[in-house]
Amino acid sequence: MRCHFTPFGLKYDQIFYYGETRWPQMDHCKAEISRVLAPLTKMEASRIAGLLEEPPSPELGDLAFPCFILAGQWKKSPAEIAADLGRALAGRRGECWERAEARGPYLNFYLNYPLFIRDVLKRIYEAGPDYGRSDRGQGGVIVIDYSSPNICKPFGIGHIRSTVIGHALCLILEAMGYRTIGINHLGDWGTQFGKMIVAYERWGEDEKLYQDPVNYLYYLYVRFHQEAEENEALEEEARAWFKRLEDGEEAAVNYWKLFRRLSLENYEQIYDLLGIKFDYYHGESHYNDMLDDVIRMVQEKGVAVESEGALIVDLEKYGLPPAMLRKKDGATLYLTRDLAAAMYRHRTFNFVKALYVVGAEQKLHFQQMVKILELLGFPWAQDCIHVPFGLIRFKEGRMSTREGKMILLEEVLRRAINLAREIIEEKNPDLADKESAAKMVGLGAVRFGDLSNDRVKDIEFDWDKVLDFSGETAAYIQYAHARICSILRRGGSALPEWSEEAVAALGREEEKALVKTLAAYPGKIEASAASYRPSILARYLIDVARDFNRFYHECPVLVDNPQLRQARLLLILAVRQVIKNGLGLLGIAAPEEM
RNA sequence: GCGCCUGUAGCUCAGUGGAUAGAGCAGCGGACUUCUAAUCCGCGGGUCGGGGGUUCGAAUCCUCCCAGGCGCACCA
Repeated sequence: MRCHFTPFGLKYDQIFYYGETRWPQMDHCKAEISRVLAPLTKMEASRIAGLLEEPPSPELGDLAFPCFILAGQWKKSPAEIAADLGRALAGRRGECWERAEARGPYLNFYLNYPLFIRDVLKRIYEAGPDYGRSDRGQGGVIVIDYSSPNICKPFGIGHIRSTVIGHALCLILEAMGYRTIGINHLGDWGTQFGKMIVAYERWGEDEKLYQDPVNYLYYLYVRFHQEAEENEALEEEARAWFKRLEDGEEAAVNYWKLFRRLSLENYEQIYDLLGIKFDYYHGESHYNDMLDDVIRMVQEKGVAVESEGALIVDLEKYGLPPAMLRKKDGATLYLTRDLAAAMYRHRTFNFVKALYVVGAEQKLHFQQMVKILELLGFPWAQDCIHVPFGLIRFKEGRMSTREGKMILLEEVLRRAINLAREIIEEKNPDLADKESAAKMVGLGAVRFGDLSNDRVKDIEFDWDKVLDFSGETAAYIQYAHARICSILRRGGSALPEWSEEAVAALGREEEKALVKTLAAYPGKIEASAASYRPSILARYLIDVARDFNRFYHECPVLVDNPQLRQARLLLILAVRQVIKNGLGLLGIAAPEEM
């Protein structure tokens, strides 16, 4: 069971690459400036390139060399050194930069914007949908275990995190040139089935089950826990039923199949709505016939020992609590199935990484899993990576499926779409396909709300926030996209042709800032992929939309001057491309009208 | 008790060693005969949980506290 409820884990320690941010045009400038500074500072050009940074505001230039590190050996203040270097470069310019100027302890370089704008826009124009994609992954396989809801429980808001984060990571890593395999590790095995069977045997009615399967199963699940409070025998009975299920007893298996099928049908409706397709629905039960091998292996390798009738792995040496692989009644555990799953995945897909997009409360579980794989001698153990996220909670406290304190994802999605529809009805009553736009905006809002914050943090569930379409939201980004589409529609029948002469007309502050932001896109994808944090990309898209909105208010596109008009059309075409590509990687649609 | 995560503006959060710590929301004030006002502009608002340390430089790294959250053998 991946996502019953809850939070926490690691932050930056699971990065598998985090090299220099690729920012082609900017990197080119850094290289050139480093070559200029190398003889003046007597430092290696590559070292200088690593020190160059972006100033906090545009008046301070575009790249800065901090002079602090030279202060010691030159026996001068950083400000004096900056001034010296500034004098040495007075009147000089390079291909990428047009001037250098000392400002306090920094030497600031100002970009040659005509060239920079031309290069960035041309690159986006030529790459189109591929802008930002790379082949860095070289087709390596990354298995992503995500969503993984629990059969017999409704798809709650708590499951949305794994679902949308996992899906976005699939898309982002694919853009980085990896081949991703999305696996839905359904919670379709375990003692909860014993509980469900007990509940159904005692209180279940077929009619009600078929009428509204998931909610009825949920009702039984909650009722079981209520009654179990008074009657401890129920838990024991449930364990016994689960054992019968593991032993393959027909009555138990038939219940299991029924519950599983009914739940899955419900989940698939939600996945369809969200546009998510898994490569495999390999739930926990998929590994049932591999468990004996796992048990045999840990015993043969002397990794596990018998203790009080159970089979455990002592991990004390590694600062971890013991891990149990088989209970005294002979039944296996979650961890046993995860070990089998990891081995199966490596055997089958030969992955370079296996990601587990699972709540942070399961950190210990994955630490134990990786350590046991290591003890078993699998060199790829360290490639199994838990990508944790915080829990969604109410103001009053945590959600609890078994106490019935939860919110249905379906309801959240429905309300978001309904509200989007109302707003469209009010703001754009003539829109042709309101339903489609409402879906894009409503679903985008829910997704973005989850993706835009750092995943390790808890999220407080608040209807007002979920149903907010202003400020830093998906709608803000989508609206910028729709506006651009609108201008392009009015600007002529065909899309603007590339023209270096026309683009030379760009140079206003709003235009420069916008182009600089667009240039950062490939680096943001890399950073998102490297730290498995879609929030980096999500936040970046807010920046793009904001820069576009500022431009939009200051710079009319459809002006009379044909060259400026074409230049701005090319600029917004590039903005549209970046927004569309970026939202696409978050699984969010970019409406042409809204 | 032990371990892990979090703590930044009234609220929700950006900010993974560099220049005056930034957004959104909420509040107040402006901008639609002009490419969609789901937008933009302005104003106010901070002991970056606290103390020590490392560093030319710390919200960021180390350490000790405090607060909240989550875990820690027969659940998943």
